[in-house]
Amino acid sequence: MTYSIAQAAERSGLSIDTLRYYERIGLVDPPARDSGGRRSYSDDDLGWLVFLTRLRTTGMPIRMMREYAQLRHRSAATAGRRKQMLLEHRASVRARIAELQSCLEVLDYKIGHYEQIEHTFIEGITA
Amino acid sequence: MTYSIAQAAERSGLSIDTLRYYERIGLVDPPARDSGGRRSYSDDDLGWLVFLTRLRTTGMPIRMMREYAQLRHRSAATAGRRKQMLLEHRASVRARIAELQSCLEVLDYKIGHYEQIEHTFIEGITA
DNA sequence: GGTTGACCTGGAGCGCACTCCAGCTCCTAC
DNA sequence: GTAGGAGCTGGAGTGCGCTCCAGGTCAACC
Repeated sequence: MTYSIAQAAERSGLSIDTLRYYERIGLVDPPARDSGGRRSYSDDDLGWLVFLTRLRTTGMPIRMMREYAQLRHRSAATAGRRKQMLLEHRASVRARIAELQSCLEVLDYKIGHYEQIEHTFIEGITA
Repeated sequence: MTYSIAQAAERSGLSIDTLRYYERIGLVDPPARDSGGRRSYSDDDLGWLVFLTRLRTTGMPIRMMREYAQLRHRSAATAGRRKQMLLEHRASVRARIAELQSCLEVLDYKIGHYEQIEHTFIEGITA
């Protein structure tokens, strides 16, 4: 299967502009072109795009994604390095989740506070 | 207790520049000034700053924090609105955590893939 | 009374990750 | 054969959240 840039955008969840931007900055390899010079994405291309969106969603900076992308080119020899990057990134995602969870507690506390205010208010009316 | 801007920065985890920036854009009320015209933060000011850092850490955009900050000025009457904002924000933080967790699974899968490569490589040597 | 260091102001600059634009080409359908 | 729509390129613009800077004030210490 091949995909036009519009189809690749739809399936990856990135915009057309973002796809071209990622190509410009070396995050994705230039895809094949059709007879009219238009980009033609393969399933492999799409898989990579989808994986990139996962990395992006988890807050990996573009320069790190690019580093990872470039290691991919020197295939097997860099597998250790790439694995290491993913391990470190996974640790940072876990830390981020923990951080969010601790902030959630503060939100719970604050919301509880507002509920108490409401409660007091209702008591004041019904008393 | 009162705090110089440097002390407030240290205790809130924000930079001095960020404190002044937050004041400029209306995220924090202008604190009291000492005889020399320097900012003098109260414990209340500090509590608000710390809460702001929680909102920021959880990704609340500044314009929303500002809205919340401004509702605070019209005290009790806006408690419902503020609670609503926190409820919505809590939902978005929970969604974000879920999103990160689902990306973690992808990372686990990829890392597992690299481990399999290593394993195969070692088998190839020892066989 | 001179130096130092913290703090002040208004405004400019920055890094990130896009996003948009003008002006062009190419294919398709009428 | 022409109108419309998708896609192309290089480059400029945007929004966010700071961060930095120049030039000045003020209090304290030697």
